[in-house]
Amino acid sequence: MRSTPTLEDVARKAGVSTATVSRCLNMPERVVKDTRDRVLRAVEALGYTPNFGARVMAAKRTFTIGAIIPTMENAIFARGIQAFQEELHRRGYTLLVSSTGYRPGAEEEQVRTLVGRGADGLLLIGYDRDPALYDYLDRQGVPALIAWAHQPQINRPSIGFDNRAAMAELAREVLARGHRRIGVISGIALGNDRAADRLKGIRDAVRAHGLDPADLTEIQTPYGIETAERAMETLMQATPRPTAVMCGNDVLAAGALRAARLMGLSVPQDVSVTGFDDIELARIVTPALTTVHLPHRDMGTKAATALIALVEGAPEVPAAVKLDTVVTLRDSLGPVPAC
Amino acid sequence: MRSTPTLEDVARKAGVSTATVSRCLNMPERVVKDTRDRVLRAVEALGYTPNFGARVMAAKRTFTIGAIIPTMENAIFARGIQAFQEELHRRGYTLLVSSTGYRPGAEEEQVRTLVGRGADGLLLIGYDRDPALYDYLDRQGVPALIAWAHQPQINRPSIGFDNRAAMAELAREVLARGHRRIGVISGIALGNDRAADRLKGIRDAVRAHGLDPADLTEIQTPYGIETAERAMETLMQATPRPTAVMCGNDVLAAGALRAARLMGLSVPQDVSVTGFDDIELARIVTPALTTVHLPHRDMGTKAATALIALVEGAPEVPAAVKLDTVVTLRDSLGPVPAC
DNA sequence: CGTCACTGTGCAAGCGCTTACATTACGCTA
DNA sequence: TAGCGTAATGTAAGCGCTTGCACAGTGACG
Repeated sequence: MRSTPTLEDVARKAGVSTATVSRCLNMPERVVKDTRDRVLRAVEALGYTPNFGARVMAAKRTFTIGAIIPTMENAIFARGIQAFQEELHRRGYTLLVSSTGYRPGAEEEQVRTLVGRGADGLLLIGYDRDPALYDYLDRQGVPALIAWAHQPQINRPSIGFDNRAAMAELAREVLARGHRRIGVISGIALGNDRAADRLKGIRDAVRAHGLDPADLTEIQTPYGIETAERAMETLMQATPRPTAVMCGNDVLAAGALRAARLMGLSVPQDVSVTGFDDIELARIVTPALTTVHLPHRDMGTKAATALIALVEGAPEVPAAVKLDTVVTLRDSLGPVPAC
Repeated sequence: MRSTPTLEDVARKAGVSTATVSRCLNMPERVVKDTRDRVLRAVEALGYTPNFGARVMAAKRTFTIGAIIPTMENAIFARGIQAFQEELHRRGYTLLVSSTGYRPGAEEEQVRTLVGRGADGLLLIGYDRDPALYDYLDRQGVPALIAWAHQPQINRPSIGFDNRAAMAELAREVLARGHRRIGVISGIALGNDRAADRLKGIRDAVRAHGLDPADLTEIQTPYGIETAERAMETLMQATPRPTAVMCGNDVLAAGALRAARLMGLSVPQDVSVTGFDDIELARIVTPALTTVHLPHRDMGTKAATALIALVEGAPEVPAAVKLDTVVTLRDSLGPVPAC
């Protein structure tokens, strides 16, 4: 198999130096039309494609963006990442993804891998991580954008939602319907600021309502339908039973709904259930989920734009961008049962 | 900003040559333990990460695998791709993903991009594509593995399911329950062999049952809950109405279920609905979906192993691997209504 | 002891590209 | 027409790593 033609082959064929060929490709305006045409014809004839590795090494740019997400399995990140990738692609960048499976420590390793691969910038989920990691990125000069969370105090470019405030708003809806015994099924909050903030949001609202957050029955569990079912069973065995169960995301809520059904409880007559994220699932389950709508695609697109700006040395760092969320009332939340 | 340490820095610190450091990292057994320890300590101390571009250029290998999938949005590919990525990671490879959004032509462009980036191998979904693309890959010497489909005749390494046979099996279950007026909501079959094969599977079973496939009412629509709802509405307006609706995948089935509910039809009493894929959704919806279970994770993992073998020049090409599917009966399929 | 076969390391030549700097060509002005 | 400034192109030095080959140590053998 004849090996791929190189810059030099093109140069020889066009009767110019490699430098000229390179310039033709990267800064066409610096080369006179006549020469340029000749070079381009040679490129065409040889079917030349620049060697990525060599270019990276010489130019110190890869046009590659890395994203490290907890998981691709459930739909929580899928939509946003898809939009992110589409926008990157449109701008000539490629996406490298990797997922941690919520394994502690995995993120750091993957950051190193991606940086080693020359990622020009990184998309990270949430703000809660070892400061040493931020230092490392700073030292390496690799810009990182925090997504899916909003925390101005961390003082890093970010784009996301105020999980705490959004969840508090949802909790107010629950309280407004008379619910006082509220169960909570949350993701593992340790090392997951989204989960932690949502939990705080619920407590905020409860406290503001003059109640004691300590009375909430909280269960933390890994994200998953099954785990949520187990948690729901536990919650429903208490006496008196909670009249509403707020879940950390829609996947957990779907599990809760399923467990309720299997236990012969009807939602929302016997117990109300709420979610968070408003993924497709939320409208499909029966009853449809009351949840918090997050503009996933919008965030993905904006994240891409912001990160590229960062990578290309935007003069001012885009500060923490907060995207609006919308409490979306559907059938799974009802008034507190009469009895 | 101190720049990243290089192989040379490590070598100096450990008091050896760069060659030795390189060997320590790539062929540890060729270096004596004492030296190796010293080198590894230096690597650790400096926080050294190999430079990707340089390595690529010198070794002609990128340890990168590209995957081009139709979409990341719905869960159809998510699970499999996640497993694929995990296994790649375990083996020291990184995944580059891009999605076509089912746009025709997008795949070819992305193949070129990924090859230009030096992907060592490619994961492609389905077998139905322009032969010129295969030629291009052959010429470039980039191995590609076809996943999610099984078609021995194409004579390319592949791993996947026999969509046609699996769907036929499911159709037999439907027929066995007395259904004769069957509606079909399929994905767009043009350029999507999975959709096309599933459609064929239904026709096969119908024909084998002594009926005329032409009597099937088929609607093709892009994948999506909403689109499926529209399709379901159309199907249900016919008189007489189909007593069963077979859908090309679970997402479409979820939409069909939802439309049925909104139209006041109960499933499976008034109409039965089936899906395909057995994604999480299938167990969450009400009623739970009768569908075809696909071993997504297993396929993802095996695909990674096979593709790496291909990339690393496995002596014999792994032929078309067929994974078993299981018709999974749940509540959405019932006997044909009495009337 | 001199040889020899190994084994473990070092040396140094690239890999294909970009880019700072040097050189040449060209069109003006004086 | 000499002299100059600018635009176009060439020269060559790396970028950080891998790897073929050379070379030094080591122990076994005759």
